[in-house]
Amino acid sequence: MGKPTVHDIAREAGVSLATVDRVLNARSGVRGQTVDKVQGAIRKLGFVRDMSAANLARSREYTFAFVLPDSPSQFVSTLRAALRDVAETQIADRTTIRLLPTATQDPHAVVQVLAAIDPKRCDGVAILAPETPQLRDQVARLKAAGLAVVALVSDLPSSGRDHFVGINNMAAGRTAGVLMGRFLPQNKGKVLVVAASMLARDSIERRGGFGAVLASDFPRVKVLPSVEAHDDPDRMALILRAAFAAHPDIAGIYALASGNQALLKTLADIGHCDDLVVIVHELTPMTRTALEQGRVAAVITQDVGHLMRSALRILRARSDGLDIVPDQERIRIEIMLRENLP
Amino acid sequence: MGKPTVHDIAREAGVSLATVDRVLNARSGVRGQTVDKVQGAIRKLGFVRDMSAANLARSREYTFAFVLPDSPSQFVSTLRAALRDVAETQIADRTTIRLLPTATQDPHAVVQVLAAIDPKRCDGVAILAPETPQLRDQVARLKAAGLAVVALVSDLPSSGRDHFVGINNMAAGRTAGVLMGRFLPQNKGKVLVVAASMLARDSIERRGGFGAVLASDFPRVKVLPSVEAHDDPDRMALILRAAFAAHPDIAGIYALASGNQALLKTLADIGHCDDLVVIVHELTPMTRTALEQGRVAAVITQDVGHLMRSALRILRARSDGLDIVPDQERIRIEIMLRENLP
DNA sequence: CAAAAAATGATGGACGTACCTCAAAAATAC
DNA sequence: GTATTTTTGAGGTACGTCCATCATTTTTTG
Repeated sequence: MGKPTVHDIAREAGVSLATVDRVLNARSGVRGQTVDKVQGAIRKLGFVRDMSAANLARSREYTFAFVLPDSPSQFVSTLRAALRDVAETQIADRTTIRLLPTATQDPHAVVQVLAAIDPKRCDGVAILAPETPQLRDQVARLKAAGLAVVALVSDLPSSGRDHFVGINNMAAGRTAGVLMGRFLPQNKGKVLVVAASMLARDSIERRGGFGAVLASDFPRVKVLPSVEAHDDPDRMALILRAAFAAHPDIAGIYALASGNQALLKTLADIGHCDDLVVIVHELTPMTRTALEQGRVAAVITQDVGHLMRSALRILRARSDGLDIVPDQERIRIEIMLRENLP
Repeated sequence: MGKPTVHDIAREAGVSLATVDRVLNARSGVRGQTVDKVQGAIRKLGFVRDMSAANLARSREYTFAFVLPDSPSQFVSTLRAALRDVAETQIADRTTIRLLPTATQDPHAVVQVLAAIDPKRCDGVAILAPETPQLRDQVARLKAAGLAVVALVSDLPSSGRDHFVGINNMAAGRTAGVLMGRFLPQNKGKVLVVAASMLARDSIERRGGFGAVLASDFPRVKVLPSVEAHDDPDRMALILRAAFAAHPDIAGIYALASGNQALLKTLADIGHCDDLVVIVHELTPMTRTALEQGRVAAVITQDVGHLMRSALRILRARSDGLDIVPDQERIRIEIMLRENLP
C-alpha cells in the first residue's frame, strides 16, 4: 500500500477527480463546503501531492534572473561560480537561470537591468545591490507583476522583497569582534577597520556589531575610525600607510567586506609584524591562501553554494505558492581558520 | 526548444526508442557499436535523464535503514531529529526511512541489527557505530548483496563502506587546538582533555589533531593526560575534582565528544573561574545554552541536517548507480561562538 | 417555477521515462 | 546455404498529476 494519490482523495471525499484537482490547484468553481470535504480527506489520508509528477505534468519551466554586480571582486566571482554549479544540479531541474550583470559603479545600472525584465518571461529575481528609491520602485513593479523577489547577501528591507538570503550581518560583525578581542595579545590594542564603502548596508551592520561587542566585552581594545578605499588599490596603500604612520602600534585589522585583494597586497608590501591579527570576510582563493599562510587569522564567511541553492529553492517555492523550511534556508555565519578550511 | 528527451536521442542515433532505453538502463542485448552510437547522441545533445520522470515511471521506492545508537546523548537526539526532518522533505520523496536503534554499550547489538537486515527489502544502510571485525563482516555481507553502505560521523575505513559522511576529525581536533591556544590568556596554561571513551575512532583522531597543533604552534600550552568518564556523571565529577585538585591552575578544558552534560554540570558544581576556556563538540540544546551563558567558549560542530541530507543523497545516488557532487557532500567543521549561533 | 448561473462529473490527452511483449531483421554458426 | 542466435524495432501500458472540454447536475436568482 503506497502513498495515497488523488484518486484516493476523490474516493474518500466522494467527489470526482476533477473536483479534487480544482481544490488542489486552487481553481475557482468549487463550493466552500466541497473544498472542506476534499481537504478533510487530504488530511485524513495524509496525502502529499507528488511534486515531481506535478511538475512533469505541467511541464513547468521556471525562469529566474540573478542580478549580480559585474565587479572583479573574488567574492562575486565565487557567487557566480556557485550559481553555475547550482544550475547544473537537480535543484535547477526545469529551470533556466539568467545571469544579469550590472555595472558596480553606476547606481542606475541596476535599475535599468530590472526595468528591462519582462514579467511574462520571468518567474523570479534574485538581487544583489544597494538599496535606492529607484530600486525599491522596480522591486514593487516586479512584485506587482507576480514575480518572486529575493535579496541576496545584503538585505533590501524596505523594498517588500519576499525574502532575504544571507547572513545576519550585525551578528557577523559581532562574531568578528569577539574573535578580534580574544585573538589580540592581552585582549587589547588598536584596531583598524577597513571598508570598501560605508554605504552598503551589510558593511554598516557589520561595523555596528563589531564595535558593539568590543565596547561591551573588550574595553581595552580601541577601534580607530573606519577608513574607506573604494576598491582602489593605490588608495588603499596610501590609507594604510597613513594609518600605520599615525598609529605604529596597530594590533588588529578588520576588513568589513570585499576589497581584500588591495588590503592583503598592501599589508604584504608594508611587511607587517607576524602577530597583527587580521580578520576578513568571505572565503575566496585569495583569502584562503592568506589564511593558509597565516597572514589572516580568521575569515568570516557564508557558504555561497548554500546561498545560491537557498535562493533558488525560495524563488521556486514562492513561484508555486508553497512555503519553505525556514531552518534549511538559514545561512550560517561560518568562521574559517587555517585548520578547518574545507 | 526544451531539454532533449529519449525520443531526440533515438532520432539522433538512428535507432529505436527501445534501444535507447536498453542502453540507458544498461540492459543486455545491444551491440557495442550501437551502444556507442547512442552514447554519442547522448553526449552530442547533452541529454540528461529526467530523474523525477524516471522514478515516477519506475514507481521506484527506496528503503534505507539508519543504524544509530540509542544513547541518551543529546547529540544523537539531534541526529534523530534531523533524520525525522529530512524524512519529511522533498529529498525523501519516494523513500521510507527506518531508524534502527542499537544498544550503545553492547558491541554485539549493532551486528545483530545489521544481520537482521533483509537485502531484498532494503536499498541502503547508514551506520553510526564503532568499527569491529564483526561489523566489517556485516558490511561486507550487505555490500555483496548490492546495498549502499555509508558510515556516519565516525568512519569505518576498512569496512569497504561506500562513503563516509562526516567531518575530518583530525582537522576538527586541530581546529579546537588552535582556538584553545589563541583563547588561553597569554597563550599558555594547562589543558585537560575529557573523553567519553578513547576507543571511538573519532575521539582518537580529534585528540591527535588537538595535541599536534598545540605542540607545534603553542609550545607554552601543556596538555594533561586524557581522562575518560564513559558517560557516567558520578565518575565525571570524581575525575574532574581529582584533576583540579592535582592541577589547581588548569586553564582550559577540551571535551572530545559527547558526554557534555556530565562535564558541564560538574563544572557548574565546582564553580570554576570565569576565564577557564572550555571547548566542546557538537551543538545541542545543552551546549548551546552553555555557549550563550559564556560557560563554554566555543563549540566545534557539524550541521546535522546537512549530515542527514547528505547521507540520504549518497544512499540514493549509490542505489541508482549515479555519481555525487563531492563538493555538496563535504561536511564542514563549524565553529560556533555565542555571537554566531544560528 | 422557470431560467440563468454555478458547481461538479466524466473523459482523455499530455509530460518523460520504464518496462514488457512480439515480431522482424541482422549477425553468427554449422 | 540454412539454421540458430543475437540484436533491433514497434507498440503499448503505466506512474501521478495537470489541464481542457463538454455534459450534467445542483444551486441561486428574479
